[in-house]
Amino acid sequence: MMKPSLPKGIRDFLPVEVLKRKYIFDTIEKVFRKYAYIAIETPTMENLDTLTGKYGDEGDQLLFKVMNNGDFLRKSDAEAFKEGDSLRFASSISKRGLRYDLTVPFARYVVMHQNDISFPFKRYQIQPVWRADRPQKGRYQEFYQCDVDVVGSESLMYEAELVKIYDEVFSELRLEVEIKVNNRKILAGIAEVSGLSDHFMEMTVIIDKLDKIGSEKVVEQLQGLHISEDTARGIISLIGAKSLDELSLAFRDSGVGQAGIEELKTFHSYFDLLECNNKVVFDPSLARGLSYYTGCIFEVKSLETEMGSIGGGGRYADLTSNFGLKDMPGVGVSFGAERIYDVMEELGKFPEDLSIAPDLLFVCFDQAGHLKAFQYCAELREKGLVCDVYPDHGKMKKQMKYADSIGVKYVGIIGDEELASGTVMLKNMRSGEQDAVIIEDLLMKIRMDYLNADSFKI
RNA sequence: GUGGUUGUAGCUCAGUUGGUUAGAGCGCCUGAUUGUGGUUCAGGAAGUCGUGGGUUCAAAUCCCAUCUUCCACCCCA
Repeated sequence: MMKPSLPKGIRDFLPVEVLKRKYIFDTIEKVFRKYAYIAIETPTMENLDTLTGKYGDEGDQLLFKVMNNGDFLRKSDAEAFKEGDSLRFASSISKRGLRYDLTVPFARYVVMHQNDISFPFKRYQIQPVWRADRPQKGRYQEFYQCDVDVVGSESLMYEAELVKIYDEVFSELRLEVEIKVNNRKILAGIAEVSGLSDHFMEMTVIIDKLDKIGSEKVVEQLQGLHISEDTARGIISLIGAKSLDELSLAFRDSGVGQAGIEELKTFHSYFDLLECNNKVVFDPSLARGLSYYTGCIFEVKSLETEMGSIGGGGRYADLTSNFGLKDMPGVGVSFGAERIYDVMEELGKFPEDLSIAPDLLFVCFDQAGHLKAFQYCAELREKGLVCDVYPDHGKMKKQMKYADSIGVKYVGIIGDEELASGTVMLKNMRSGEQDAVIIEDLLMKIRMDYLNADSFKI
């Protein structure tokens, strides 16, 4: 016998966990649909060349590759094998991979189906993705992403709409968050006025760590890009700006910086018309690693717990040009469902009445009772009651113990007396009380109990 | 990918400087109770000590490798 196990970083889910996860997904999906986004799905596997080169070298390392079928060794790159070049050899025996995120497959989808969809195209997608990352807190090799994007429009109306969607979902989940907003053009402006335009990516990676490693370390690392300490400190003060006005003076010689300010002002002209429950703050230090963002960027942090970001997104000017379609701007955000789950679990924010237990379980003593229970159960199911029949008659203790362990709210006992009188001995498993109820009244009796007592909430 | 950490019964964990037959609690099964669960009592089943090597008269215990867990870094949701 083999010991059962799972590959690292991936998980099973118990019924109660599935229920909680569904609660999160359903909440998110409901809001997506309300804002007129529609669902699409893309396959688990993509061609490897669709995925490679889109996430940087690090991303390529983290792609799960699927080995070719058939006599793949014959066609493999023997030279790469001899040289011990894993990456090159792998690509010679693997032409497919598991999707790494939902955005790149979406870009591929938009290009392939451009004649079948109308723009602006508002889509959402809730599906698992896979990364061969080393697992740790809030980080798994298989996890769900919940993406909403709109492609085919440059309107900053959508930025406002997406921030509102964040606010609405997290309000619904009763999580207090801070939604950070910035614009890549602000960062480009900072790079420009600091003489770092050629090291833009490196600069953003460093300043993104500001709240993690502190300003001194950031200054130190920025100087590694061959700028003076004064310039580095200048960058710190720019990304510490609290308002757009503070930046506009600094950006008087930076066209891109000014464009960033304009975009954020336009964003606000829409966004300020909306009611929001959560804090939405301008944070010039927000960078986001993904290189395809070109305009506004967003990140959501939980205010109640120490968790990394639980959502992020932004605008990209030309996501689809990789696949041969120009001038297709888009903007989108993603919800980190796994981390949201962990945060909600930690804070005890799941609703108390999420229940996986049936309303009623029939138990009985002999075959005649069992058949009657089976019949009653079918009738009650027709009327919408979630009920079940214990599969074996006989040992009452065993049946009751099962009823208790699944948390069922009522047990219906059927024995000789009940058969003779057309009743069911209805036992309330919370209170322990029981009464003989004629079968016609059973459903009503249960419904009345439900209305009168909230004792059924777990 | 780098560094650290963890693994003993279904679960949570004890297990002394290496030394008889590896323990506990919970859970599970049986009975006290042949029409009643969640309480109590009595009894019982259950472990190749992650896996593979090595050292030793002797290894859960020491050494090496490997897998896994969790954590930090890199990066990210």
